[in-house]
Amino acid sequence: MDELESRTRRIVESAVELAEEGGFEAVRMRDVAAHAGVALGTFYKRFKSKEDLLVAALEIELDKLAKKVAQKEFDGATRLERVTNFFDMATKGLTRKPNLARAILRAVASGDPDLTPKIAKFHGAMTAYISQALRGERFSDEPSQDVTKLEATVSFLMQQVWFAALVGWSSGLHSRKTVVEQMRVAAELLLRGMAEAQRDDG
Amino acid sequence: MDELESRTRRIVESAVELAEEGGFEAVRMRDVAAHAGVALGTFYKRFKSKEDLLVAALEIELDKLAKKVAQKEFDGATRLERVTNFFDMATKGLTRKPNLARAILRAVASGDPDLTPKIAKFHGAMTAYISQALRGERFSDEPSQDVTKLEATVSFLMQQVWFAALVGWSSGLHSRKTVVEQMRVAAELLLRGMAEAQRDDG
DNA sequence: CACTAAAGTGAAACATGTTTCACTTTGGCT
DNA sequence: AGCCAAAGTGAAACATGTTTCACTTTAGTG
Repeated sequence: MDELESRTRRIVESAVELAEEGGFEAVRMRDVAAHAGVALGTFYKRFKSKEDLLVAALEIELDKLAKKVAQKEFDGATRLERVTNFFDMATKGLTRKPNLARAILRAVASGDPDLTPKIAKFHGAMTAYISQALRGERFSDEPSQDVTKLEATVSFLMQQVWFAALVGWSSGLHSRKTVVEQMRVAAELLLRGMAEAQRDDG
Repeated sequence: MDELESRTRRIVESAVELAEEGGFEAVRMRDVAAHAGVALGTFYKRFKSKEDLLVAALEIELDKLAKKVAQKEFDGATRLERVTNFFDMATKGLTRKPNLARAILRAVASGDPDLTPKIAKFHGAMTAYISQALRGERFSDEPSQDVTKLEATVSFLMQQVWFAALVGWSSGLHSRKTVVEQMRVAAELLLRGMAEAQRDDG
């Protein structure tokens, strides 16, 4: 996450506030610009679109998760416990600001190719965190050096399930609690499968 | 899937054509209405929004998948093979019209609560298909009666992974081939985990 | 056939994301 | 201080999703 120049940060923070109050539609570009004290043209020199802005907000939220996670003791005796705890924390953190979370999810799922690099970065960071939770390492921005292919695969799949579960939550298909529960079940099955695969192949 | 009244069907078909040509943005409501030969007001009496329209298009695409799937011999000796084949077919079917698929995915992920019922229906149908592939049953719109909780869970999780993979494909994060490959790996791990869970619990 | 309610129409109006452009301000350099 | 390029500004214009509404057509009924 780059050091954000003050004007840019103000814009993103304005978007976060407006999104938290009224969701995606409440993030009106004119309002964001006014709230941040910049002209509309200035906004569009820094961000390609509304979605771009909200993905920038995601980077900020990820930073917050990173800080929270870095402080916390990373507890759990088993891989399953650690991973489940991690998703519990991440899910609660995100859904604490539900309207913001929904707005960001919508932006992420918009499929705009311009956003792909930022989204890939986010995926990478999340996958790294999951791997660290798996292994019980202290969280860090530095990815572990010796993550096995299997661990990486499982982490990636868990992240996919998490994303889909959040989108479902976002549409009102299920509750926050259900998201956490889904992650626990997914982790159980994937970790069992992983253990078996290790036994066979390695 | 209800029998669609002719005007409504024409509207959805127009949307499908426009979406396939130029993606989400090319589905302009004025154009859709003109193409379908109805007034804009008529359109808005039948659909709540652009997203609503595209989710209706999803229902049509699902019907097509259903027909394709019902014809085909459902081959594969193992659960893994059958499930992998199913996702291969479903993914190819969807991504054959990439712009349409992207447009639909965007609508589905919009998080609009008005769409939740239709989306839930789609999820239900997909999960049922996956269960049938798992068990090697001939595909049918009627859900199997005796799907175990574990089978239902695994089917649901695979569907989540599929959705997330498609969104990633939609953003250009990975190719169609990668989506299919991801499904194979996810199925391998989940089915192994499932087999273990069965051994333990039942 | 005459009537009525429901459906459709057409056009305008509105809301908001995005672009454009001529002008102004700012920050660093000599 | 004076200058220049980059950044910012403000306002208008544009594109397109959505709403509204007065009028017309259509289909079913007595």
